[in-house]
Amino acid sequence: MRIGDVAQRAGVSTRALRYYEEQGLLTAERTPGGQRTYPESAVERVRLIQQFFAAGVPSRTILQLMPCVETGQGTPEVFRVLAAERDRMTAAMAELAAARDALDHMIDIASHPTPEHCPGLREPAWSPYDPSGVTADTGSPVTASAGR
Amino acid sequence: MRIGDVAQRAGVSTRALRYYEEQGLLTAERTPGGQRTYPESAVERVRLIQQFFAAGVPSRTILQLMPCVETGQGTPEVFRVLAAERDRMTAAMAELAAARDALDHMIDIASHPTPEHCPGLREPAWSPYDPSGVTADTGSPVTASAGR
DNA sequence: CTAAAACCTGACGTTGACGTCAAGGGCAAC
DNA sequence: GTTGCCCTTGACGTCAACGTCAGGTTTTAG
Repeated sequence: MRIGDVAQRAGVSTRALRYYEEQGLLTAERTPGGQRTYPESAVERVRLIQQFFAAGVPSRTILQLMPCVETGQGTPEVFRVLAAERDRMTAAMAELAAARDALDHMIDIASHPTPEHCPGLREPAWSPYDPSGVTADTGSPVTASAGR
Repeated sequence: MRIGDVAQRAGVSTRALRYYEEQGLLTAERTPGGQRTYPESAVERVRLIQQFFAAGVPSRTILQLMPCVETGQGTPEVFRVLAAERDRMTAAMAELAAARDALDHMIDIASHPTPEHCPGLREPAWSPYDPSGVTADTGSPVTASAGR
């Protein structure tokens, strides 16, 4: 397979594939003319790389994990990285969940024309400094008293 | 509160706070001398911004949501953005979960000294092209028979 | 054999959320 | 007043994963 085929099948650009090679994530044979030749498995490998990128794993870390992918063996170092990344992903999922909850909260609040309908939801009390202008505080005394 | 206090309490740098202001995410009063003054609520607001950043929401999008935070009202546009971001976060969580599963899979494989113990796990078959050299293929006919 | 398509290397550009440095100005304590 | 810390604006640097362009070579289709 040539680079364009792999790119198309894996859904990435050829530039990306050359970048992966530059980073040591992907190797390729060369034709006598100097063009890259990939085995079928490269597509799957690229998909795996993409999956890690999508999960926020930087290329250097992926590189550390590659020996494990290739040999099926894990040094203690590799296990350490694996566990660390696993933890990082779990934490990232938690942060995403929290942010999503915040969004849900906002949706909830914004859905009610009369906020008094559910005052408890306004706990965090985002007090608007100046709802009208931007810098000039012309003193509309709204001031979310945040009572409770 | 001055900028240093807010920074410390919210756990960010003063540079970050000035950046937020530059992006329209945070406003501040000014002392006669030109120094920024924040209300208490700024700390909470910064934490919210940080939470969104951690969830991958870019500043422009956060800016679109700010009217909702300030007024508790939502225009149709704001609802559209809210829903889109919610979907994006859900998708991101799914990708994270998938990547984490891939890691677990690798941990699983690498934990077994003898891969024959569970051959089915090696389905994807990452064949090493040339385990010895890097670029110079001096024709060692090793050719990864993937045996073992 | 030739023309088009695909590929090559090299190098600079992009984006976002800041870090960092420089050269000054404000503010409270002493 | 003056010392010293905190603040100001402005501007350039960073890092990652590519995008994009230029100029040339290889492969393929007819």
